[in-house]
Amino acid sequence: MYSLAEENYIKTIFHLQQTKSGAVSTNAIADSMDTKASSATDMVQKLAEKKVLSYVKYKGAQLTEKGKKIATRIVRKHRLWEVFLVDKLGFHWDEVHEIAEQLEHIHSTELIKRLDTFLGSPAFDPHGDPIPDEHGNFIKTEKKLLSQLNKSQSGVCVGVKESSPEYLQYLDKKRISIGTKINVLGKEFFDGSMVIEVG
Amino acid sequence: MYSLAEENYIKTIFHLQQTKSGAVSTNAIADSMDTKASSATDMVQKLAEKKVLSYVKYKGAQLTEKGKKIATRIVRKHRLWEVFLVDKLGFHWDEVHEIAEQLEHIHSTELIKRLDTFLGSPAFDPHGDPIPDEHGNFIKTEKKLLSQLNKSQSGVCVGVKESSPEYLQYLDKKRISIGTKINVLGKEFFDGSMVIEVG
DNA sequence: GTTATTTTTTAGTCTAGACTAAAAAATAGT
DNA sequence: ACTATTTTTTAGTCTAGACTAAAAAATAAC
Repeated sequence: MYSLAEENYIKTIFHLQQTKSGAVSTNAIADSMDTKASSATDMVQKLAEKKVLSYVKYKGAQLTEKGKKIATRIVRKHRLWEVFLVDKLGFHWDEVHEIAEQLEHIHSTELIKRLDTFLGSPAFDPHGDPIPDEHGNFIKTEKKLLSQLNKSQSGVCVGVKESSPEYLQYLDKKRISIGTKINVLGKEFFDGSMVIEVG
Repeated sequence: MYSLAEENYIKTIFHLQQTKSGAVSTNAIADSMDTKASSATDMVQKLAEKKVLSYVKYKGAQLTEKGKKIATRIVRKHRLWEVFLVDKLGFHWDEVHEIAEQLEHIHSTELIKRLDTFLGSPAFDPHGDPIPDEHGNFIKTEKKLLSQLNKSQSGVCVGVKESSPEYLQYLDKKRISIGTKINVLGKEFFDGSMVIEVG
């Protein structure tokens, strides 16, 4: 069993190595966890002893298979709980992260199994991120920003890059949410502004 | 905000002063928390400084109104989550305590408000214990053991004293659960064994 | 009402996880 | 290639919460 602090480090390292390839630096870890590099170094060394990750001094850390398994289990829990909060309790998709951040640390495999069934084994969370299955496998979605599309291309909204309440309310007004299809009808070259068709 | 350890002490003291009247001793706290008296003393002194309880050396601790409020909020969360686990996820009533023990520490008033609504604002948990409302008020149920009833008296099952899986399975077989009405048809004097009518 | 026993507290240690400041390694600038 | 700068690690401290052992208070025994 891993402590709350350990789980949070594992999760953070997992997310960091999704974006950047190679080992993640203790500084990067510290930055994204709002802590100091020295604390990250301590923890990384401890997790290396537990074989959760491999660590080379001055080079950085990389999760082992064991570490990745732990991480995906946490991510799975986080995202399933987010689905619960939005689908069952009626939260808006921008309100659930902090609560899921706590719920993801509840220990009980049976609970997650049952929660998954109760929710209908969803494949994506309310932000469009894929939910790993019980073995840790999940769909790698290729996400593009709407601004990267060109005229007469189209796509389906699978998530949002920014999640301020203001922005999400703006999207609501424009009738854009997860699953909404968007066609790019036109695009201005000088500022990239677009005319799009929603739905 | 209170730490996990603090919350657990507050909850334990609350439960102890429900059963016995007067101040609760640091030893009683330590016993029911599987820790040592010296640890309990430390924490009690800390909580006294925070005005969560009053503490007189060598006499014991008593929750203040503030402390009781914190305690009932935790109890409310615990019991609501138990209802969720049984009613929505299909757990058996003997499997939910350990998980609820973790869930009761999730911080979010909005979450509890919504969970309560989602569950239909239940008044009792799966063990028949009353769920405090958002102000901390709850029905004090007068519970009697079935063995304390006499011939031709009747009652409704509101909980179980023992909750071993074997016993609960035995009750299941006899079709006895929360809400089941029981009439005492006869009682033997020499061993107290009864003939009862179920439902 | 002393003495013996139990209960409770205090004093001092330990561990996890954070921190600061200093040292060491890696990278950049010329 | 040699400084200068940045990044990372080490060494030492701090706090929360646990622990053990010893001291002090309360209770029980006679």
